[in-house]
Amino acid sequence: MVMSWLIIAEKDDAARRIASILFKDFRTLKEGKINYYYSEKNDSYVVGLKGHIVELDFPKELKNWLKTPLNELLNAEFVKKVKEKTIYNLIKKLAEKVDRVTIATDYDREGELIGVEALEILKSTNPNIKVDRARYSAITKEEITKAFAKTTNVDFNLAKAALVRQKIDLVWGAALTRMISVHSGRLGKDFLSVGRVQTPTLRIIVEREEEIRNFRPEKYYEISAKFESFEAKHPKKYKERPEAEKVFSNIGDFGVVKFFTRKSIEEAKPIPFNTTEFLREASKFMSPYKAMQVAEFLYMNGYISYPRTDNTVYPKSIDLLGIARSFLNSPFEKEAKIVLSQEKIEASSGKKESKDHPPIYPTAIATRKDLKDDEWIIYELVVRRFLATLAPRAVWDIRRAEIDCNGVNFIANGRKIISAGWREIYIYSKAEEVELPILKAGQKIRLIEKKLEEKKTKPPARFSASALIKLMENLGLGTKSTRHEIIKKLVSRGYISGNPFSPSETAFSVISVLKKVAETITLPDMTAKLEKEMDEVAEGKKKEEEVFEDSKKMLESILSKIDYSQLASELKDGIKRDKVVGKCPECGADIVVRKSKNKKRFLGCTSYPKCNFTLPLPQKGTIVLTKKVCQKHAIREIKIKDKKTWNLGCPYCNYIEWKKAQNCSPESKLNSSSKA
DNA sequence: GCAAGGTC
Repeated sequence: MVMSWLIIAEKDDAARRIASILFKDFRTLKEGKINYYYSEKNDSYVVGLKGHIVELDFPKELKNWLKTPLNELLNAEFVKKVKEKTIYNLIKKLAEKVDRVTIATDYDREGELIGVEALEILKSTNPNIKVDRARYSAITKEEITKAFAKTTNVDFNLAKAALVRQKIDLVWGAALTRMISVHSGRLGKDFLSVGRVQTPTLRIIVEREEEIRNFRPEKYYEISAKFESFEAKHPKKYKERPEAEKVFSNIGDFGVVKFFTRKSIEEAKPIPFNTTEFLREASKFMSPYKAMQVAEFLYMNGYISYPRTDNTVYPKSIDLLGIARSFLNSPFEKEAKIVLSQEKIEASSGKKESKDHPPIYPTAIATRKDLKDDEWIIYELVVRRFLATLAPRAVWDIRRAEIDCNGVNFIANGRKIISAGWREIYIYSKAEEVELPILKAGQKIRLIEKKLEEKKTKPPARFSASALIKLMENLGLGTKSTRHEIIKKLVSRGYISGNPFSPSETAFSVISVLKKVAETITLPDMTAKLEKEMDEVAEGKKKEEEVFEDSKKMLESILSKIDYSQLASELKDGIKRDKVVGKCPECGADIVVRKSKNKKRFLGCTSYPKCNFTLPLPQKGTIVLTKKVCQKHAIREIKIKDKKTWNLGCPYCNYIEWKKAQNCSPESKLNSSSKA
């Protein structure tokens, strides 16, 4: 008897490729906007999901944030909300037609749960359906054929490990999010969020800002010298000026070369792109969020491979040389030739090797006019990176000299590119050359100039988006698919802004409050512990229910100990500080954005009615208070975000300018402008 | 209107 068969993949792209490998005669069917694939000969369907098509939620009765006691969230029965109705209906319909289903979602923890979620839907329609699981680590003919020839069983423990993560994340996230939002009065679209990944990330940014605020620069002194055709540095730094001056005064008019070394060094080429490395480089052009959006587009249109990957080692199944050759007929002809001119072509590789997806590489040739500006930037980056991983190494001539100037030591370093190799292809990091001529030991050289400079130690740097993503990865926070979204979330909550990021006053108070009442949620350890417990659930050493109950108990105990009035006042303090635009020039109280009776906004003094100081504001667009403070008026500069963002600058300066313009007659205005 | 994780 021929059985009719349904294969469930994690996404459409995987579904289509599986269909094309297993079924020569497959054709594409449509259900709304969803593609799926059918082989008549085998009476088989392949459907791609969109990751999780259902999500956990609380029942309707608990939707109201103000009316629901937090404890009720902990003991709620979760409901499963369908996110992808079309796919849900499609697989339900197919469940009636088939008698066997093979779960072929990604071979990882979330993939197992995504498969089980689909399976539950199928079984609710067709309880007798036969089930098996195909596990593959790359969508190649060999891997897929092998996986489907020898299917295994669904690993329900592995799926439960992912499920317990969902439950814990939702309960902790929702309870603490509601707690701080309700008690700070930040409701509706302005709510303040808390989560296992976002909060530790925010804490890192806040604590870095504290370090910067507490930083006291220290003076130190550096001595350098200029010789005939190069510069050199005295290796020691001095804390006291007299000490530095004493050394400085000893420097003679001539130096004697103590030794000179020279060697050629091969500089390793860049490693294949995984998501983190890709976002790091793309951040030279756009935000990680935007870069992922563009990469997603390029992937969906066949230009690059799957952009969500941890892997930095090319699998053997990819025809690297074939791809490189294909670029001979492209805008990257020159670069491809550099790669192909080598006797032996070897690909670089990184330390992280995972079997989920290959590193990001180009899968089709595009020309400039095929793509929009942002798309081309990302495509070019991926192509150049790919070719660079196959290119020759760069070779540098490294020189070093030590020079004695009447007992004062100087070091000079020089570097020059002998052969650019991959650097000719991968143009995103500049190779800086430093001049140093060939010297001989014992050689006497004339000193042209000597310098004693006072310098100051610098505070630690704020985090850029790419530095933050890298740090999150090192701390085990988030995944390749979520890190950029978490960062965007922090921005949209008003917790962080700018580039590099600095936290708002609200962020300071949220972190301070949470450190006191629920420190667990502010630390990466929570994720580490959860990972360990998920492993135990997956291995069958612990029950999912037990892990969830333990976690709930911990949260319950946290919630029972909170002093809500203390918490509320600290949160409100922070929120208030964010609203302060500056100091009133007339009475010194705070200036804030206020609204008049006829709903017009303006800047006003908080000591009104004692003080009547006001400044006008534009009535259109969103007001963004920047961190920049006007030196003259001690008022923060303002940006207006409408369709475009424009800089208003200091509202007081702006007002004075405007008034000046009002007082000028058109004639005198003309005169003054003709002078300029 | 909550999280984080998939995917679009």
